[in-house]
Amino acid sequence: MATAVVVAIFTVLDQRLSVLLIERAAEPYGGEWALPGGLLQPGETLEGAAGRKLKDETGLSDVFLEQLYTFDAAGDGNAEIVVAYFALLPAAQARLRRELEWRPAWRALRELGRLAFANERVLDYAQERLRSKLDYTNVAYSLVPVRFTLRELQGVYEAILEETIDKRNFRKRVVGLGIVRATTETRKEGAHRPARLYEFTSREPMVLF
Amino acid sequence: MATAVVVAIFTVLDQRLSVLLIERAAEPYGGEWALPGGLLQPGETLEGAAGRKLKDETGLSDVFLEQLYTFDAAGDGNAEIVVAYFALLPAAQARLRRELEWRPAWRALRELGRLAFANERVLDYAQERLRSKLDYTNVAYSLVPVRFTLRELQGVYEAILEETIDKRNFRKRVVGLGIVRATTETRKEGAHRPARLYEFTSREPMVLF
DNA sequence: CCAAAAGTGTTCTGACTACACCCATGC
DNA sequence: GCATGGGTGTAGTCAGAACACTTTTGG
Repeated sequence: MATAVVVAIFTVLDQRLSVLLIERAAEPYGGEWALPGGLLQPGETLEGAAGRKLKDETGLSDVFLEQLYTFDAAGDGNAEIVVAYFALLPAAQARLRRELEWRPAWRALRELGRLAFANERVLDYAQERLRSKLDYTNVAYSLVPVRFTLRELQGVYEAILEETIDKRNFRKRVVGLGIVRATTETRKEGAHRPARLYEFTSREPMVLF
Repeated sequence: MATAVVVAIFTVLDQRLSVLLIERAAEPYGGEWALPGGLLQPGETLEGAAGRKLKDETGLSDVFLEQLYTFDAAGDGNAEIVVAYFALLPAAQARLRRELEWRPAWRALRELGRLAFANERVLDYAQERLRSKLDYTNVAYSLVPVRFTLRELQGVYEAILEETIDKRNFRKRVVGLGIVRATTETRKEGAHRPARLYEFTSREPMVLF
């Protein structure tokens, strides 16, 4: 009996909270969609194993990664328990290593069918956690590029919370409470007025108020 | 390599947040203090194992029990990882089964020395979690009897948060926001005016606001 | 000149803080 | 009659919610 580690890797693509899934090659659940994961190797830490999986799929290693919950293994004869992590990345870094045989792909969370290993348990839990952390921490920094417009940031909040937010109140809160700060730069986009660029005052995880 | 489960069992005794510790009989760490725990048995669920440990020490099974965090095992050659749970009980149920060879005892959290297996990691994490849950959930119901005076409840909050609270504001919040409700009963205690008894409007875990 | 998104301020409400005095009881 | 703890109300502040119009730009 061994310990499995799985990682739910999220990004906001096209105004939708999306998660990285792979199409399983081997049995059990061959051909079905699942979260990337595998067995904890001897001598490896849990966070190390989760980071390794993350790097396998995306090539990235310096992103937000946090332990989520530990589940009893369901339906997998190999593992006894499953330690789930979740990771967040900005859409711009959401490139996949498509050369891999298990074909990682981004799938909008709202449009998922059934997954292998009852991985829905993990995703439900992760979405809940992400929503609440959005409210009382600055995690959102890990979902946007270093410089961004307030509208982009608001889009990320709206996609995750699945509700619309008042522009003025959003700006007031996020700037007024010191989560982000204005830069002097602007960006022109299409047929619009140039938009001011902002940055997070801190890009370390921190609890607000 | 196996999976260990440990349980941090808390109660508020004598105005101090206290945790149940055992004195280890076997090696490693023989004679040192540790959290109750053991290996996950084949076919057992994580919560099942935690509940079993809880019952072993206290005889109780119907109390608040929640998964806390999963740690890499430190210093134990047997386990690979450690899944920590925490439990809460009212002081009145804080009877120990002293007939056990490993001598469970309540120890105030503020006055602990070093523990076996680096169990401090678990306690720090648990205390943090308990404090924040006190703010935004009704967990406190699991630390007081069904009927209690507001002063008793306030004492529990103060012991855990390690700060004093204004009596009037506390009453306003806890009653006004519907966490507890007054009963018609009162209780006389010593040389004092009789105090009104209260009860929680819900004794299921719930998130406030 | 039109469409599209950026930007901006005020008012109201509800929660939280700080704070001081009277009352019932047992000794 | 006094010591102990129970019980109560008000005023101020601050954060969050609701809400509409003007500006810049490209086509």
